[in-house]
Amino acid sequence: MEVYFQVISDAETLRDACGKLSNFNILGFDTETTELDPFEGNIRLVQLSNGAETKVIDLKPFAEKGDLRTMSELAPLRDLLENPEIEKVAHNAKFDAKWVSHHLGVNVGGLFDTLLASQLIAAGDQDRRHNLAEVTSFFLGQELDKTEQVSDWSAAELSHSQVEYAARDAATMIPLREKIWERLKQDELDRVAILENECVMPVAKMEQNGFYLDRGRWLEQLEKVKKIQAKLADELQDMLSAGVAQASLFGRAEINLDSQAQVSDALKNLGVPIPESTRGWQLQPLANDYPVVAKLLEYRSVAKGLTSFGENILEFIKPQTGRVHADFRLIGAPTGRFSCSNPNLQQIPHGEEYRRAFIATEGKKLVIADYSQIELRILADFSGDENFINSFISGADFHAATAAQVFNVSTENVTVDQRTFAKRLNFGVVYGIGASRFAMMTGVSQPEAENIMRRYFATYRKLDAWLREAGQKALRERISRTALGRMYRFRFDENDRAQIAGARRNAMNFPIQGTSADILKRALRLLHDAISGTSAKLVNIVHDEIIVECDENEAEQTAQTLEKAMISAAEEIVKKVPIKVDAKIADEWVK
DNA sequence: GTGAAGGGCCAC
DNA sequence: AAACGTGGCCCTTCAC
Repeated sequence: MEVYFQVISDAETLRDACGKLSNFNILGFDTETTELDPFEGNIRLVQLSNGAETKVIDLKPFAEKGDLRTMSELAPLRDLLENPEIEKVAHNAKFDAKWVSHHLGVNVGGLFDTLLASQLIAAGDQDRRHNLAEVTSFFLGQELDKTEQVSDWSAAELSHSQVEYAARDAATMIPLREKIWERLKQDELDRVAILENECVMPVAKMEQNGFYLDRGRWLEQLEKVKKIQAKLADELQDMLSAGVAQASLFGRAEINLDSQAQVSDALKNLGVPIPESTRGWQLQPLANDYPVVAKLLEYRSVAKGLTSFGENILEFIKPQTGRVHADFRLIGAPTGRFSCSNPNLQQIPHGEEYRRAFIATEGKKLVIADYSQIELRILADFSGDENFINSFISGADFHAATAAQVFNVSTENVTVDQRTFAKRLNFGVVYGIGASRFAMMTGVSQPEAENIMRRYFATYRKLDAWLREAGQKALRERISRTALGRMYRFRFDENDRAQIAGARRNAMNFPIQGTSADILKRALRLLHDAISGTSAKLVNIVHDEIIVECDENEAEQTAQTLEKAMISAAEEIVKKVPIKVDAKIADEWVK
């Protein structure tokens, strides 16, 4: 593919070029950078293309003259990028948005991301890859050479090949966008595409903001856990080696406590009837009868805390900011949930000993808000089950309220066991729980579990009907959708009962989990707009929770703004069930 | 040495 | 007969 491009390295040419480009309402947009992390490297090129003509702006000569963030020579470029009326089409737009925000001080307006669009269209097909080369090949049938992607973008003089590559990537965005929009509309994914694209900038900013992690507090906590782990390891070692023959001859036979194989063998030697797997939920029922099993589970939990959430996380603290800047993937799961890595701030243990190390900095406060039972409210709304809806309206204690209905007693007379059953079912029902798993969790017999589940679904008949229909529909139509039209395509072998059962469970879960993700993303956008111009900054999101850091004196206002954004977002979708958001102001990330 | 797979466990 | 959905990270094991 021939690309017509112009390299720009002076202010006057830049002004002319930006003037010309501003006559177009859709531009391909790309950047080339010397590193992958804006804190570590420089932005070398910004490419903008109307498809026919591509401007490759070399920022090196500008950077040599002063600060790119304030330089007046770059004002035309900043205006163009900021203008929300001019759509900027980029692949993995969050990346470019972050770099431009960090180095040029610009919040890019009107982003459209071909990566997210490609993910939406793939509808959960795990075999599809979404890098630009694959996406271009899939939608345009063109092969894109990406060899220059990792070339040296800090060179004094860029090669013709490098610049041409840079231009081509931006130019490709225009035909790609055409094809992709065609598909989005055809698949009725336009609403969810807009939702996703509107979240790119808020998430880019959140990654830039980072979350302050107090090194000292974290280490302090680790020391405590290390002592506990050492003690547990010692005790467990003793208990396990009791079943090993060599123990008496050579002292204690040390086994690797982190090796499933060795631990399994040792348990067998002790006569523990271990299940196929030694996973926690399978071992749990044995914990009462076998103290060694209880000890193992305790050890594993502590060990997990030390390894996954040990010193490693401190490596992620950026020296420039003292904060952790994790990577969020906007469509981390087919359901639309975010995923997070380096580090995964969505799986920090709930125990406050870990979370209290995440704090607001001097003079700031954290505002922490989460949806109360959002997935169950969505399920209640979808199913229209009056009884289920009523338990949200009436009960302060939702699980007690459902227990009262299911067991036909007054709320005051609900027993601890009844409430536990109701709670487990309330959580499990969203995942398509079965009687055996329910029995395992609660410790009742299988027939008893079946009996309780029958009572539950007899109480909530419409809920039962909705779940059944969701499963049937998925088998019939092979697709499922969320409230905003996010789609999942089912792939299963019709002759494989296990696959059919799996698809059915997926079909129950996808619309609920996915709609919850839709709502959170909508809230993120509303919040982003509402806090612009204030001290409030998004620092973390965990599926149904949003954490914002702001000046102390703006905390009350921010809490209200956050709560309002979250409630409004949910109320756009959930009409029959009240929405509850718990918001609090704190110094530490604790509930 | 390195990378993938399997098993396990953390979050929601 | 199978048995609860979505992720990421850590460890061990095993193949190259």
